[in-house]
Amino acid sequence: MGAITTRERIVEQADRLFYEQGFETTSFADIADAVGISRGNFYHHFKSKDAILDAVIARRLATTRTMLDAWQAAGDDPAGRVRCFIRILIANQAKIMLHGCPVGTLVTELAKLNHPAQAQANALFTMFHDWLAEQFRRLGREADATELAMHLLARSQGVATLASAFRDKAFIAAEVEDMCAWLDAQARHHATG
Amino acid sequence: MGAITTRERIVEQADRLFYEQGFETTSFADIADAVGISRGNFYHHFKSKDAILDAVIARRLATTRTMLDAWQAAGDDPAGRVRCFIRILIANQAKIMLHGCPVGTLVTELAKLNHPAQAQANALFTMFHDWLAEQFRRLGREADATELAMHLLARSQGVATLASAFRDKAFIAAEVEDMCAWLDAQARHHATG
DNA sequence: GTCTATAAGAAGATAGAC
DNA sequence: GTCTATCTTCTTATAGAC
Repeated sequence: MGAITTRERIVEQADRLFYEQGFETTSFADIADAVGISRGNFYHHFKSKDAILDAVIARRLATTRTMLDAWQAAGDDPAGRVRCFIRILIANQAKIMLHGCPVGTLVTELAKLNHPAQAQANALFTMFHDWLAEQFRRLGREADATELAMHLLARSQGVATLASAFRDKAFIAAEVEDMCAWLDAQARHHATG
Repeated sequence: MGAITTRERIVEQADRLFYEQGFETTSFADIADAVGISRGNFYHHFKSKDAILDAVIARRLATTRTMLDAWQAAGDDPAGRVRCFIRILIANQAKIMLHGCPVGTLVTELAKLNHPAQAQANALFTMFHDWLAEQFRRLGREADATELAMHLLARSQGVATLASAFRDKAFIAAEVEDMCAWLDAQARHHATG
């Protein structure tokens, strides 16, 4: 207990490399070098490259769940929680400008590969979506909570894609402001209408 | 003149396959099969895989230029032209749901590969951006034309990414409506304020 | 201009010693 | 649990005949 196993170190480094370089580009040799073990040792821990991908996605689902639960427990109102989501773009902006959104780029790559793990990766999107929809429901937007969640997810994705292409920090800041203003308008829409 | 050369057929099929499967996943064998020539014949036309990528990007830049010029010449007002852009999401929705946006997915993949052709691919984004900014300028939004262009580009990218992940036609339709409404509000913003 | 044959290297994956 | 050595397959790329 408590000691980091080799398996965990493999998943950790694979997670990072899949994000930075993409899944297909990252070879066993890359991961082995990063972890500091030999290629052969790999297959003691994972029977195939797809098995590592499964473990990476499971890890991302777990860390995402933890993050969403933390925002949920922070005691904010629903609008404040959604702002936590919007502000990931600021909190992670350095990485996003270099490698895009970890969820969006993985889902996009697996779609092109027509990879069996597509559905699993999409579950990352669904997890964010369902959490956001729940916040909008608590804001009184029961009727269109899922649409509002999709809308916000899409906007974040678009910002991440362009921020990565243009390496534009000011653009991220402006879009985050705009999304927060949109969020306030949605909350008002409930209060007044 | 007029006859389609082997070189042109290679670029055409490579363009399609890079979009459908991604650049790295597509091998010479894939392209050769699609064109109906042998692998060896390839190097008579292109000295490397990167050379094919360059030709594909050049082709996309040319077709994009042609499309934007056609919209420009169609005689619409600036807002109508921007609506042409927004509605690509509807016109190409079947392909977008399967493979995402051809520009966004290529730029994202080349960024992960840290590929030398990144700047060339980004020029596709810039071409759309500059054209959109010009339309917003004509709408009287000289002060923030580039920001509005970036905003609309980002929204389209986000819609394409999520549409591909969730294969959701109704979502595309709703977001296109929303973007058109946003566009009308921007035009009004000029007329009234 | 197109073909077959093949080189040279990297990838995922396995066998077996320690 | 970790290692070295090896296998097979796929990829880019080249050589040379037609």
